[in-house]
Amino acid sequence: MQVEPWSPPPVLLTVDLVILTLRRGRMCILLVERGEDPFQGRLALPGGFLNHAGEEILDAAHRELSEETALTAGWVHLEQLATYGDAGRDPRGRVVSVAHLAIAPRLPEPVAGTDAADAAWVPAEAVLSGEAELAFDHLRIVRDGIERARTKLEFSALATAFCGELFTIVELQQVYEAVWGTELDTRNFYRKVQAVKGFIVPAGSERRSTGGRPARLYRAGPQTALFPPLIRPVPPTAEENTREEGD
Amino acid sequence: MQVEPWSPPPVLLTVDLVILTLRRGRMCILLVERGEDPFQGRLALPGGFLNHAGEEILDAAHRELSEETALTAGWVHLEQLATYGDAGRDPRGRVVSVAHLAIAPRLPEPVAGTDAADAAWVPAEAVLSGEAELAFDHLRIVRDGIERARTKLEFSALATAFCGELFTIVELQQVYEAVWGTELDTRNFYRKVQAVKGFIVPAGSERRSTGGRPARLYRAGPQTALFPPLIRPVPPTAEENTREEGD
DNA sequence: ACAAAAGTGTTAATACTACACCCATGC
DNA sequence: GCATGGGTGTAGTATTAACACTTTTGT
Repeated sequence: MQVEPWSPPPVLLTVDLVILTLRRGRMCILLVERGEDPFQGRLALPGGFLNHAGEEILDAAHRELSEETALTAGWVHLEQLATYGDAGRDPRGRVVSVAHLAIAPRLPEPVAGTDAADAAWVPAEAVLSGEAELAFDHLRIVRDGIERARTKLEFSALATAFCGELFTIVELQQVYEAVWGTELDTRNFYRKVQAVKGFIVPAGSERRSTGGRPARLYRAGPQTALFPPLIRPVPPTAEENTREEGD
Repeated sequence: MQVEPWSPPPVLLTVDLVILTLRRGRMCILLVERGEDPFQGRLALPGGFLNHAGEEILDAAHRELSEETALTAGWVHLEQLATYGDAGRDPRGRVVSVAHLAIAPRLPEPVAGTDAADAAWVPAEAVLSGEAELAFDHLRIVRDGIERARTKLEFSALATAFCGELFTIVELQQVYEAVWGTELDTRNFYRKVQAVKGFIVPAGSERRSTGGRPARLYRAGPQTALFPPLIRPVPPTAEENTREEGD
């Protein structure tokens, strides 16, 4: 049927970043205010087009990450999340975005005056609840990214990416509590993480705090897969609650 | 720095498919023999370019799936896997592929004479071990796809996608055994899957086999997330074995 | 009756939760 | 000493794995 030479339709490729960090015990996400159309003035994920035809996708993600956060690469976790290419998602034409998930230890206030007109850490909760209206299909990407982070905390050592090089077990617990939005028992958490071989390794020294026994310091271990996993507690559902009464 | 109007570099977008099914108790993957350069004659994943600039990515994946398998869509699971865009992966230029994972009940022999010069079900094990040399970076995509399938079997109801509309519990178990490459205890598996509410629901009737007690038939239930999950057994490592002797 | 496949009961080991309790430091 | 936060012990409970056992069919 296709006789004359046919060439496939080209598309424009962007990378978008869901950058998560912890600030004052809450999980926050970096959003920028768009300086130009479309969606001028709206909040959006950091990101942009490939620089040149030969640029690797992962390199482009790293580039956007350092442009936005002035981050010394190496201490940041970066992985591909998913690809979003709905035909109508960008009014400029067929733009396909490869979204990435980045996790970093507490970062400085965003650097205004660079590429992004304005950048800010926004509590993840506020974004998920719809308080902030995002450009494009970025709300969906944020939802997928946060869900990915929550799940990976259960089965991988991703939580250490939220901490600096050295951290205490309680600090690690606060990561889990902030990302999951739950409270955990300090004592049980303490033993669970130590039961997973290679998750965290003692760093020898201790950290003094505002009074109280000093905490031992740890650093991330070689293990990336957690076994046994740290299962996220499920808030009891209404059905389960009514069960006991009914019987 | 960028004064004159700049336009982002366009790329070509393809979809590739990792199609898995069960044949004679083994997990197999559909591969086609490439009829043209590059990699003419090599085995590759089914896939192709977008048809036109407005075609949705998921639609393109569905189109390639039905071209290759003559599948009555609806009884097949299809999800996005990941995006592969290394600059050097395709000698024709900058080609970015959005890979998808498809799971289907036992399919008929592949239909030759259509788009693909030749298509065949190849045991997944043979591909993973490197017996078959694949074109492009398709081996990596296959590895990622199979790993995704193995993991999703633990936490989602994906296994039912390998079965027809009606199936017995033992048939479901054979899916797990084939995909994971392990053996499971029939009796414990029986109760585990029934303990997950909404995973499988009784279909009422029974199936007669070649002698022995008839098995009850089930169909896939509404639940997509499995709780509690069916954890994949880990073959004991050498370290764990030497531990007992050494101490 | 016997073989084969489906389905049930039981038990020992394991893992998890909740909480009492002890330890080390600053003030 | 005592408040504060770090770390340990333990008992009751839920899950799990292993396997003996019963049920229902075809031949």
